[in-house]
Amino acid sequence: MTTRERPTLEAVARRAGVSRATVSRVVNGSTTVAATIREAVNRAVDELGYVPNQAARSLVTQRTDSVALILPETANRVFSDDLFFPAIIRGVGMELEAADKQLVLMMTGSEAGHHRVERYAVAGHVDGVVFASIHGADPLPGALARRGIPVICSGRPMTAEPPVPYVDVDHAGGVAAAVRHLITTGRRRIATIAGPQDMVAGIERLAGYTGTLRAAGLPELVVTGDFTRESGIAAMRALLDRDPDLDAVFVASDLMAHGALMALREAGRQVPADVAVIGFDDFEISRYSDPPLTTVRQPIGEMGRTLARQMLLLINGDEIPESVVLPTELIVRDSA
Amino acid sequence: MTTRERPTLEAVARRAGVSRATVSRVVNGSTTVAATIREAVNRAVDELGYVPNQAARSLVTQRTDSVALILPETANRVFSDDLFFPAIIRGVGMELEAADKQLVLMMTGSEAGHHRVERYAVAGHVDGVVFASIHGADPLPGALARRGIPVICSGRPMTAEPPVPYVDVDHAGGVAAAVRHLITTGRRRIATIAGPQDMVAGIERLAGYTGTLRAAGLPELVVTGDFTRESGIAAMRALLDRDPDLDAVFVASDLMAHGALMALREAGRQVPADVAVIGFDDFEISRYSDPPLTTVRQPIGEMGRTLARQMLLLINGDEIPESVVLPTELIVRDSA
DNA sequence: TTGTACGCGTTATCAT
DNA sequence: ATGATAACGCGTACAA
Repeated sequence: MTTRERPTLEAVARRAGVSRATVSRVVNGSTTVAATIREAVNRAVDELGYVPNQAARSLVTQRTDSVALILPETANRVFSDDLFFPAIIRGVGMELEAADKQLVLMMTGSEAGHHRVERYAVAGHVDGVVFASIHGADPLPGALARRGIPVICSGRPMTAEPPVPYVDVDHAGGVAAAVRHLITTGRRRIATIAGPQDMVAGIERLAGYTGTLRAAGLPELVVTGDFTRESGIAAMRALLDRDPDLDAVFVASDLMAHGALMALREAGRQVPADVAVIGFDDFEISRYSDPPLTTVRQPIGEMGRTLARQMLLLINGDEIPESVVLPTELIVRDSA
Repeated sequence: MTTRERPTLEAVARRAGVSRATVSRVVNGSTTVAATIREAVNRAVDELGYVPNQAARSLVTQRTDSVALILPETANRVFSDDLFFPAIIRGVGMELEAADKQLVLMMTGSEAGHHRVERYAVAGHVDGVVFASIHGADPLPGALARRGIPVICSGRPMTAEPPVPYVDVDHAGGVAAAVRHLITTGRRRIATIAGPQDMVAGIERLAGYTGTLRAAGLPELVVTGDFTRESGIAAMRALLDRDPDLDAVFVASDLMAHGALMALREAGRQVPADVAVIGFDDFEISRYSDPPLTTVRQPIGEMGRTLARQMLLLINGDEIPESVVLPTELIVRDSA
């Protein structure tokens, strides 16, 4: 608990027998410094254990070299067995680390947390804010952007003013490929377990399903879940209840698809003989489900890395496109 | 992307027709300000959307009002289905939020990440650092403490200089109660699946097992896991291999205990008829396992809250005890 | 009760 | 190549 004095630039300068300016140059890697002096300064830095004061530095540079990643969820949900957030975090973290930026993780399930995040960012604690997912018409991204803070979202925001740049995957394309695969393989009563309709991912995947079925002139059957395994179980039961003869189901997330698999087994249905199942995500575990899950792969890690890269560009003052859409891909295994 | 000028104290002062000092007083809630002036200032603050610059403020106050929570793990592990970290994070987060401090989450699985954390903290980005778990003789807590940065650990650190205050649970007591329960109910060949031996939690739980069995003059049988479900499965298989006649097993974590349950079923053993199983943690899911798990409850959420409270005291300059040890409790259900 | 003036530790501009 | 010196935006003695 020795609240020992932290050495300042001044102290290092005295010890090395130079001016503050020179020490600053050395610390920041300027090339216009004589080798001998540089060495003396570095020695003094080491001996004193000098580390630049971030507040003082930020005050003049207007930068903090750290980026906030906002998870608009409670810790409960972030740390559930859903692997979406971990993958995003890992992707963002890797790219940021490579750029020598610090990642500041913030969870804001509550309204109050929301406000805290806004103040935190506006106060200049971070150089930019990455949103890992958006619920409904969350005003926060727009509010921050309006303040001149670099913002980027994962998934197209539902609000539009000001437009906030985003990175997303081709939900509709992936779903269309999945549903077409079902149709091509002879399925005719194709239901869906949709995701939450307050999130763009949920909405667009449902739209992909609806659009493709309509184009094929086939009937629609929709039940909504919330991306969790439990909701998948409940939704599958509801579907079987409403149409015992359905022969396929497109499920908007792998986790829900696993739930659906469980419910189908419980109901005595064979997969894929009786009912074909296709998920969305392509989590690692989906390769080992029983049967292995046919699913639409979305590149979540790549999405995280892209988010970070776009953020770094923004911070750097570069122009970036309003959206980057990553491709999805149908992975055919045994369930459909 | 409008990098609009952020209003400063000066701007607010001009608008409100007062001095900077007065605005500062209002913003920081000083009582020695006339009501009418306070109102005028607040109006100016709102109109301009003024938010104090954190860097400038920190520079003079030497505080940032944020606390780092270090998870010395990779994102993989933090976001696995182990519910230890989520519970800690929630506990720390709640208490910090109540104190109006911001939680900064940092994962440092790698060596480089370790170094980044040190610089981050020493640079004064946060007022204090909470460690959510410690591996081996991690020098980081000590290094930070030596720098005069408030530090507190979850679990007794294995290094001792300088001593870093910690919050822990009574591992040995809980384990002893569990093992005695097994002995009392007639078990004689009591094995254990221990936790990783580079962590105090793993070491002390094993010590509790060993000590109790020795005192009772019973044989020991130890296999080590890493707290994951998979390692529990493997360890249980190994135990059955080494002693097919064992009649009880104390498992150092609930997750591993669930793995053990699976392996026992796979081997055709009845629980608890053939083999009694006791876990450690008392996660919610353990109430619903088959059979419901007898386990040692450790108050993880309370641990998180205590960590935060102690940290707040440290930041406040108060003295705190070198350790706080929370009680554990044997929860008897059906598996033993 | 309000204002003046100084200092927090850096970086950056300008001389030298 | 190096050294004064002026910001950066704020809190707070101290003075009024």
